[in-house]
Amino acid sequence: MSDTVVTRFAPSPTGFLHIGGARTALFNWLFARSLGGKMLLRIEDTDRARSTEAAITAILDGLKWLELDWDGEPVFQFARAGRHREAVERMLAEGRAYRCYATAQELEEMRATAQAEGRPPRYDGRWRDRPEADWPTDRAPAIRLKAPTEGETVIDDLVQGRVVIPNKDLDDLVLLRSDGTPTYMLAVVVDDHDMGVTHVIRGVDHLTNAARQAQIYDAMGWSAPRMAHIPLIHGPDGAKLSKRHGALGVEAYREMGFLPAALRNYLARLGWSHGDDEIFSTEQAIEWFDIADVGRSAARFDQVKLQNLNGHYMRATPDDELMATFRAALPYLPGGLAAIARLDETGRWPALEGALPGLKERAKTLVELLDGARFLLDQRPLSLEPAAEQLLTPEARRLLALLGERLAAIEPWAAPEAEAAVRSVAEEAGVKLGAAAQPLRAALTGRKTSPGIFDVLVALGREESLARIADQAAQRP
RNA sequence: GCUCCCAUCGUCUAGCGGUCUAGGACGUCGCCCUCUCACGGCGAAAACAGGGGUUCGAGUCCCCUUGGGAGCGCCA
Repeated sequence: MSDTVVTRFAPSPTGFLHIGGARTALFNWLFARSLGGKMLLRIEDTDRARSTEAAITAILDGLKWLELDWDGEPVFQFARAGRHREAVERMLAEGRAYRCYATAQELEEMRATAQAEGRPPRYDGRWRDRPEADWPTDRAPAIRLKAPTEGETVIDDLVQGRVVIPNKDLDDLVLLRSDGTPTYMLAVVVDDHDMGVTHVIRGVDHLTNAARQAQIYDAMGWSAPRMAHIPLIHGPDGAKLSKRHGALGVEAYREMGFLPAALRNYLARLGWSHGDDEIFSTEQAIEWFDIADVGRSAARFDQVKLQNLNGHYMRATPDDELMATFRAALPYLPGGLAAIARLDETGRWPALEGALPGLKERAKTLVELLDGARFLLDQRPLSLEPAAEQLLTPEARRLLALLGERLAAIEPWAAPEAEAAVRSVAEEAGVKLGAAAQPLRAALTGRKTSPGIFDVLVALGREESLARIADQAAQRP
C-alpha cells in the first residue's frame, strides 16, 4: 500500500485568514502529518472580482506565522481554468451536462415563485432536454450538470457519519458560467482529483456541497476523496463567527501578543480532544490526532481561555527563546516600535533581558509583557500612576530617603544585598517589609504592581535606581 | 419555507450501556503562599435541554418536542 494521504487547505483570497480557516488548516495539517502524508495549499481565486493579492499575502503570512507548512507550491485555481473547461467538454459530450440559456432574471423569478409556493428555491431544469434548434444565438449559455433527479446522494463522512441528501433537493448546478469561467463547484472537483487529494477536511458549511461535488465526480467517472466536515467555530455570544462578530484574522492574534504554539494548542482543542489533555506540544498533537476524535458540535471561541493557555506557554518558554520571540514580535505589538527605539537609545536591552523572568511570570500575552516592561522604557522623572502616588505618603518618602542611603552602600548591586538592605531599614523603622517595598516600587516603577522589587532594582541598575528613589525622596514635606 | 447537522457545568470538553453519588480545563468564589501583581498549592459552587421508549440497567441506543447551527447563487 503506497497510497499516502494527501490533504489540502483551500482558502479563497477574499479576505484574511480568520480563526475558523486557521483551524481548518490546522486539522488538515495535523491529519496529514500524523499519517505521514502531505498537505497541499490551493488558492481558490476563481472569483476574479473578489480575489485580491493582499488577501493571498495575508493568508500565506498567517499560515507561516502559525508555522503550518504546506507541501509544494501553492496551486492557483484560476490558472487551471483551461483544464476545468476540458472536463466540462467531456461531460457535455457524454450527455452529463447541458447548455442553459436561462437569464438572470428568469432565475430570479424561479426563485421567487418557488419561495412563494413554499418550495425550496431551485433551478427547474427548463433547458435540460431542449434540442439544439431551440438554442438562442443572442447570448452565451452557462453549462449545467445534468444531475440525477431521483434517488439520493450519500456522503460517508469521517466526522459527520453517513449523511443522506435526496437528489430532488439538489438542482442542476452551474459548471461553467456564461462567460466561460469555471465555478467553484467544478474547480474543486477537478483540482482535488488532479492534485491527488485523498482527504478533504473542511467546515460543515460545505456539507451539502459535498453532495453536489459527489455528483460531479460521478459524472466524470472519478472516485471521490474521503470527506471530513468539521464543525464551525462560533463567537462568544454563540452566534456565527463572522467578521462583525469578532472573527479576526490570525495577524490580529499576533498583534495581541499570542504565541503561535499557544494558538495552535487552543485551536486544536476546539472540536478535537485527546481525553483530558489540555496542554500539549505540537509533536504530541501530531502523534495523537485522529479524525475520529473530532466532535460534531460547534464550539465557541473563548479568548480568556486562549490567554490562560498563552500564559502557560510564555512561562514554559526558556528565557532566551522568549526574549528572541518577543523581539521578533515587537514590531507587531501596539507601541512596539516606540519601545524598540527607546531600548536602543537607552541601551536597556540587557536590562529587559534581566527582567524577563520576572516579567513573563506576570503576563498572559506579549502585549502584557511589554506593558510590564514599561518601567524600563520610561524616563525620569517618572510620572506616577494615581495608585502609586497614594503609596507615597510623607512617611513613605522619609523611608525612601533612608532606603536610598542604605542602597547606595550595597556591594555588589544584586538582589540578595538589596533585599538585606531593605529588610534592615524596615526593621529599624519598625515597619513590615511591605511598607518599605511598596513605596520603593512606586518610586522605581511609577506603579503599584511590578515584578519582585529586588529584581526591579537589579534590572534598573544602581545609578538609575538611586536617581528614581531620590526623585521621590527629595520631595520631603 | 425546504434539506441536513448538533445538544454534558457560564465556556472548551471526558464519557464510546453497568466502574457516573458525571471527570478535567478556563472562568468564578474562598483559603494558603507573599514586598505588590502574578505564579503555585488547597478547596467550593457549577452540567447530562424536556418527554417518551428499548434494556435487568441509559449521559451513553431509538423516537418526538424544544433550542441552536449550516446549506439552499452564473460566491467560495
